[in-house]
Amino acid sequence: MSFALNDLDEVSQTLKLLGDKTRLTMMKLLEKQECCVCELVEIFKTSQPSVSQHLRKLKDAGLVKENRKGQWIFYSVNPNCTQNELIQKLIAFVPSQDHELEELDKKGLRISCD
Amino acid sequence: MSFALNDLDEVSQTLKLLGDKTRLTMMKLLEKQECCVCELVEIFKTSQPSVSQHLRKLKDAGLVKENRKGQWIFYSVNPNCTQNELIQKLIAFVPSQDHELEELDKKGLRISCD
DNA sequence: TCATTATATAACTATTCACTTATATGTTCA
DNA sequence: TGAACATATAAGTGAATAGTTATATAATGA
Repeated sequence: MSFALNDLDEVSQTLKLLGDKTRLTMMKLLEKQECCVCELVEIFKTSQPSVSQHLRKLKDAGLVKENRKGQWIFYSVNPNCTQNELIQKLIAFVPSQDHELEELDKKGLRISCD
Repeated sequence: MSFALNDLDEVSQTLKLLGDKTRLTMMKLLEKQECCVCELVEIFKTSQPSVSQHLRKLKDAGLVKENRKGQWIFYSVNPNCTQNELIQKLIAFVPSQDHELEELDKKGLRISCD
């Protein structure tokens, strides 16, 4: 769930959320395409609960949406987020994470449900 | 002093710094014009050490610069900051703080050294 | 020089935060 | 139905953070 905030609170809350390297990188990745939790665990070299907890914060703030496909849950940037304009501008300053996805492909760890 | 960081670290550090409502508002104010510590204490209705500590963080990151005038030290946004482009874009999303400065004027608490 | 004013710093405290481990929930498939 | 896999949640822990109080430093002016 997300809460109604005034502009100042909303902006500072968004910056606080994205002032974490993991979440900021996640947004850059998930802007380009959806990823499931286990892919993010591999990319960030961290535990599954850690990834889930970051995703929950992003989801509670309305920044990402989830899309279950069978046993996997794919996350992606929510284009209807009220903060979308700000977020687009922020993410533009984050270095591309394409290499991370290529790495996943190479290792054969990319999950596909198509 | 400010430290050399890669792009990702630099961006996330900046967002973390400005993910605080007080510091974010300070940047909005100090972008328009310089303010001294005692003015900011009045505006933010908080203690002098609290204001000084926020300013120090902003200064350590290179986001603001100081300018002593007699017993007062005036702070303003540092236009030579390496993160300047990002910061300009962020600040544009913060509501105007002009009313705060007008309030100061009304109360006769504006410090002027001209 | 001394009192006053402005600011910085230090030490402490309460809260927040990210991460870990353990466990629960949900889905698939044999 | 039950084992295996994917994800979420709960509880605990240590580090970071913002604020407080107390004190130090610095500038002014009588």
